[in-house]
Amino acid sequence: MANDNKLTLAGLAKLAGVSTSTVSRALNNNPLIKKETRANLQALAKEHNFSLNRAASRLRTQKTNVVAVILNLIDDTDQSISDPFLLKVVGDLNQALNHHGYELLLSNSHMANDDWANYFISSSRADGIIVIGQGKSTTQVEQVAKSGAPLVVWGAPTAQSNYAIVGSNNDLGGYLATQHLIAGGCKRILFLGDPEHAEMSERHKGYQRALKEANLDDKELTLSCDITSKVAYEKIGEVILAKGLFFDGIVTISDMVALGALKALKERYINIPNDVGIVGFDDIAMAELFHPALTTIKQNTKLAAKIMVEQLLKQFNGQAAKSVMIDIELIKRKSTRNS
Amino acid sequence: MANDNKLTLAGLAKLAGVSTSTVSRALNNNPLIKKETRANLQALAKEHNFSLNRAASRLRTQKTNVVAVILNLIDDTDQSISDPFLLKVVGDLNQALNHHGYELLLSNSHMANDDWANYFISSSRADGIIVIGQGKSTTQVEQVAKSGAPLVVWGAPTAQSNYAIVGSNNDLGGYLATQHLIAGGCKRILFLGDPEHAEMSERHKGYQRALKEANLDDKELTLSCDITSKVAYEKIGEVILAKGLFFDGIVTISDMVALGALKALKERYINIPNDVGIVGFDDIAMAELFHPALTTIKQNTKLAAKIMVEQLLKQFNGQAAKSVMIDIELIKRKSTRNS
DNA sequence: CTGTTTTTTGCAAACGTTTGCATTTATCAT
DNA sequence: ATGATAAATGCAAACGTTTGCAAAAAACAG
Repeated sequence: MANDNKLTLAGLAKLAGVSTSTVSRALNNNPLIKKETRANLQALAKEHNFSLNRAASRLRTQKTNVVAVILNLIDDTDQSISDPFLLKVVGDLNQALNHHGYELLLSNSHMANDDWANYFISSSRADGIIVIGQGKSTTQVEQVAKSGAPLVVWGAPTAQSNYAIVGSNNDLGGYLATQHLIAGGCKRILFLGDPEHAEMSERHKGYQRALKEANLDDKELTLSCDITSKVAYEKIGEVILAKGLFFDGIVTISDMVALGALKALKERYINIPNDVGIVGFDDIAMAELFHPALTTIKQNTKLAAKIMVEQLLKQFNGQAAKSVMIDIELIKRKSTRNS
Repeated sequence: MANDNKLTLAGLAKLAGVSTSTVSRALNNNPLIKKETRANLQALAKEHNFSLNRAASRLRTQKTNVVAVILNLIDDTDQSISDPFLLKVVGDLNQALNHHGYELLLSNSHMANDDWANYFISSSRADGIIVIGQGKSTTQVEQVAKSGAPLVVWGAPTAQSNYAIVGSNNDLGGYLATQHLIAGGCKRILFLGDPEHAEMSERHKGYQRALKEANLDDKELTLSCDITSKVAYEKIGEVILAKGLFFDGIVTISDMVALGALKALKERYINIPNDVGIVGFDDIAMAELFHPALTTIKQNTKLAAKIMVEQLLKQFNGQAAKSVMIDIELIKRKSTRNS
């Protein structure tokens, strides 16, 4: 009763008058223990606010039940971490992980600047790694993969790689976005984003394909731009200043970029969608609250998270994981003319 | 050489021809070990890609160097987790924690639905807890505090509590926002948000105070509304439909809510800021990209994160932590008339 | 050199679980 | 009843660190 030092398995066992093995098994719901005994011990544990020491069990079982999620930011401007899409992905991952009894250790790419596999896996901090974003250089990720650490990355699933990549059908996304603008009558469509980046490059291919099909490929207009609203805003401003309004549609690589572009256009009293149509990417929650409501390519993050976790769990079980591509969907709203 | 099972401290010690104690101390940079020996052993460890097993050291030292960050969502609509402000706070916390050698274990309030202190602290999953948001009921948080677990919460620092709360000067925020609208000529100012909620309630007080000072307190207009853009959009729509445009200014409790309101107004061709001025709260990155750029009350999340971590560390050292209030700042942009 | 102090290292006992194996207890067929 | 099988429990050895204390080695004073 007056025992104020932390209760342990052994202590609880003594209280119950059984061995530690029995308590351990009972709390882990091991059917080796009689159902009744199990129930009793679990009740006793609850009554005494006992909870297993995870450090000890992790040491013993060599399993942490933790997954490290690394935000592999392209650059660490404050902007880029503020994209709501990221939070959505992290939130969905957290839920999917919890559902399987795992917890989420959050990191960014600057942590553990040397070797992720060693830092997280060998050190027994986590059982596996999920990397969000391929970044521009893939060396760090490849190093992890080579080390054999369980790994899944969110990115362009079409990319050649020795690790599992889960991501949207970016090519189709770029294609549908462009096609939709063309159907609405756009003739000179700008691609706003950075085609150097794996995911964006796929979208750019889709964009090109749609142009070609409409015999507009001589009108290809690509404006390279970072992944933030602010840069998009500035770029559009600059380009209009330099060349006037020489386009009537924009395909962007994220809703945030679209927001920046939108602002630049509205400031010049350019009518959307009539003068310029614009399509976003992601379908973040606020996309429909932009003014005008943003037509966009929806990425199914919930499904993506589920699949990423499944692919990771596979690796825990010694099975091979594979890249998987997730369907996207064109959400038509008010920033484009409907065909 | 052909030793392919995981390298351990003992293994490394054998390789180096010293005892495990020496290696352990060397890797932890313990000055008890000769400088030269330390350097040698560290080099050897790096060479063999050795990293300490954290499960073991956590067990031994009874310290995890992990902090659990709990997103205490008011309700778990997909919306409310998508507020970029949240991600900003989490990101800043992560950085502040890393800076002190801690890692961030992310959770939401639905995880560990019973007893946070037990789940995270007694189980040795984390050394401390940071809760983001007080929610509407504070019982869960109070339970943690009562258990004596190291705890800091982000919320309204003025609230009476037995735990440390870090948060903005919400009262002043509400006051400045309202005063600014008044200075710009607004006479009938709406408060848009949920005054039931601790932080918002402070802001509401500031709003009332400013009205009173301008002898406008007979014109108090409070519109209760959830913390999401969508709900704000709908509420403003409803209220205008019902009563017409009976206000000329809005003080909102977040930029996201302001975004929703903005859209509802713009759809009715109400000019901002001339017909209605609007002030947000938070200053999320995209606030200046709204159209018109949003006047708002900036919360200094970076500083807040730093302070929260400091207050938590204090508790690790057995010192008492205290609530601290953080300065806010009015950022004037285009959604209000300047005085 | 010898005795004393200081610096550097090693021994061995924890930390709190889990689990293979042995053992006890209960169940059952004969 | 008795032996044989099945069900339930206990013993004790890990898991890989850290650290108080003892011991060895080095430095130093006389």
